[in-house]
Amino acid sequence: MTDSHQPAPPRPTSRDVARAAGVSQATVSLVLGGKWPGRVSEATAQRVRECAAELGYRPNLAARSLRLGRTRTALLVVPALTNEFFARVYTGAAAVAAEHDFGVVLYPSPDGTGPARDPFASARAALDGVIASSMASDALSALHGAELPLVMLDSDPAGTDAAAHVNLDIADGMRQVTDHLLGLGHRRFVHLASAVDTWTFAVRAQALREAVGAVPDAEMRTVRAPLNVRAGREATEQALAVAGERPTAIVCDDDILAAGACKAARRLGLRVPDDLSVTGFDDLALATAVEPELTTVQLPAEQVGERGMAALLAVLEGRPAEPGGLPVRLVVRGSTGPPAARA
Amino acid sequence: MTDSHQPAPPRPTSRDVARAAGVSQATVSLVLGGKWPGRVSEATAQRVRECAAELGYRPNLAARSLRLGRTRTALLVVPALTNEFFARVYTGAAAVAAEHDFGVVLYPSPDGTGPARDPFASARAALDGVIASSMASDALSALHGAELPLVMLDSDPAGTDAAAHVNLDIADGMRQVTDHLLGLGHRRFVHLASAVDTWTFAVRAQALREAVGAVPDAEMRTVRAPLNVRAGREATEQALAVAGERPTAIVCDDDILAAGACKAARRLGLRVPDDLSVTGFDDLALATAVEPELTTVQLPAEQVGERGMAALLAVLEGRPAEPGGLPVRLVVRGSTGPPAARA
DNA sequence: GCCTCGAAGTTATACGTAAAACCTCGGGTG
DNA sequence: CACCCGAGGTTTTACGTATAACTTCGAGGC
Repeated sequence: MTDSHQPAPPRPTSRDVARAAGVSQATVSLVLGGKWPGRVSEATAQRVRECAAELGYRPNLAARSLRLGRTRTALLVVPALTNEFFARVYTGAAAVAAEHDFGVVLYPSPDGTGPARDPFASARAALDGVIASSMASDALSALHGAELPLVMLDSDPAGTDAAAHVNLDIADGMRQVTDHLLGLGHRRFVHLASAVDTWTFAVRAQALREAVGAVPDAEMRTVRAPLNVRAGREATEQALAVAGERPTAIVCDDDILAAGACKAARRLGLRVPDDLSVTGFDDLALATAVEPELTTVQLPAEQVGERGMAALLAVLEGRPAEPGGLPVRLVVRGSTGPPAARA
Repeated sequence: MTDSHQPAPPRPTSRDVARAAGVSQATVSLVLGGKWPGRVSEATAQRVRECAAELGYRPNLAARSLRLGRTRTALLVVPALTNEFFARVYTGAAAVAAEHDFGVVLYPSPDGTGPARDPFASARAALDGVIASSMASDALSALHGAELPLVMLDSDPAGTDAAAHVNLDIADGMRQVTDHLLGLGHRRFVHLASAVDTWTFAVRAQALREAVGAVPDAEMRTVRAPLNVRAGREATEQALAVAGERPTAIVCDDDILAAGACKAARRLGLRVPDDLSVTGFDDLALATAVEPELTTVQLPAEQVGERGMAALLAVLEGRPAEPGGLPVRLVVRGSTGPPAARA
């Protein structure tokens, strides 16, 4: 409450700049717009730029949007920002957006919290395009009908009618995991899969099935769990309680599930990796926080966001989006090792 | 590439609604604005509302902002979204904002990544207010000079000239931790502190110092580390390598550091909590992913965002912001226990 | 010497909304 | 009867920008 209400020095407009430079408002707009190099003499342009800088002129975005009908704003639809992967996707997208004077506004689809508001009720009018994760399926239905350019992240390229797709080489990642474990000598696997049924997890499952199926004496069981530590632990405890030869490796759809699997192992008196190897997926911060550290697949999350935003910009300008999947990389750490000698 | 460029059915404007309802554009604005209850007959208002709904009319936000000079958009300045705490703060802020038809745009201050762009270069013109974490100190300097209402999160109430403050009862949390450990019988402590020097960490240090200082035979050493697992581990290894009686408890400024401390203990052959008790702060997802699970202080992160946004809305409307700190709660888990019997 | 032409501007307009200021008309009032 | 008044609108304007359409002027061509 120092001097709460100054007369509030009104932000300078292009007209103020024009007055200061002794030209018309249109000239200011021409100069600062940077187009039509031949329309204004370099001397005048220089003067206008100086005055603009001196006054601290910033174009009014609302007016610009109104005039142009475009807002230079994209919507990023993700399941939840508390998921580190999507926080990183946002970071990447925002970085590329900033380079092109674009803004990114988020719609984390409500996971129970908050009222079931239409995310586009207010936003739809102010967006140039949408980047959406396939994992935010509930929000995707709301997208239907919006006539906006759409870039899909990690979704079935054949499934949706998006203007562009940005995908990770998930299948390759899962193959790397399998090769690693098979190379170590593992033959009896459990696939600890995500309970949610999106493309990215379907790809994991299929790649794993194929890789294991190609080895004659290898076998695999699948259990499903929601994406949290406790569920991963409980599912693993169940899986290990099944009669028959104990599996020697658990392949998890996600680091969070892997952390749960490790906890289950410890509870059952099994050592990781001596008695049980565990692999994760994503390489979250979690992966190096637990003991032992997780062997996992590193995903270039920021790049997903960057490519997504770049693709949207391309679509908006009528250019083709850069094709091709993003490479992923197996990181071998302490949670995997050769299986114990057969009992 | 199905039918990429339809004539793009132009979004209906208030004038379209007016035409459909047989009234003037001004009437539509009056009705939909909801003010001046006496200016339009209920019958007419009803008709206008019906036509608007039928046409799917959404006011053009750019035009509204231009007219009103306000954008109904707030900037949230946080260090990094990949920090779960701030992701949750955002979630809370966005939820409250949505209830009031406000938007939240993020400025995660650059931690090395991305160009050193002025975050307000484009945004400043389009913001009604700012909510800033004290941990985003680099971005705060950029705020200086912006004549915007400012709400500070977890910052020294006396230090900044913000319009409102939203603070957690950090000191109380640290006292709960100390009481817990002292009650278990611990007397020799290490404070594993954050290397960054912000208010929230200063409060932790002081509360801890006071609580330990009040017990005659208690002693404490302090070591500092950046907020990541490896640094926490290394700092702990160093602290435990010091000659003299080994400390029996490590109080960490953050769960991430606590995870590092646990790893250090394991490397040195110490069991947690038998040989060494470890406490965290924040109650991140991490806390229940590691083994043993961390005794830590649960912070209502979403509420920080909610209160922050509510405070900003209050300031914008000239109302006083709700005062008072947000309570925090000690959660006792497996990483703390009584110290081993004296050797 | 007249016409054209390009360079370097200017003037004018539209974007969609909110709201101030203005109309219109029927009924009560002095 | 002249007057005002309020209910229920309408007309008009301003917000700040981008750009289409127009002006002006000196140089050059024939």
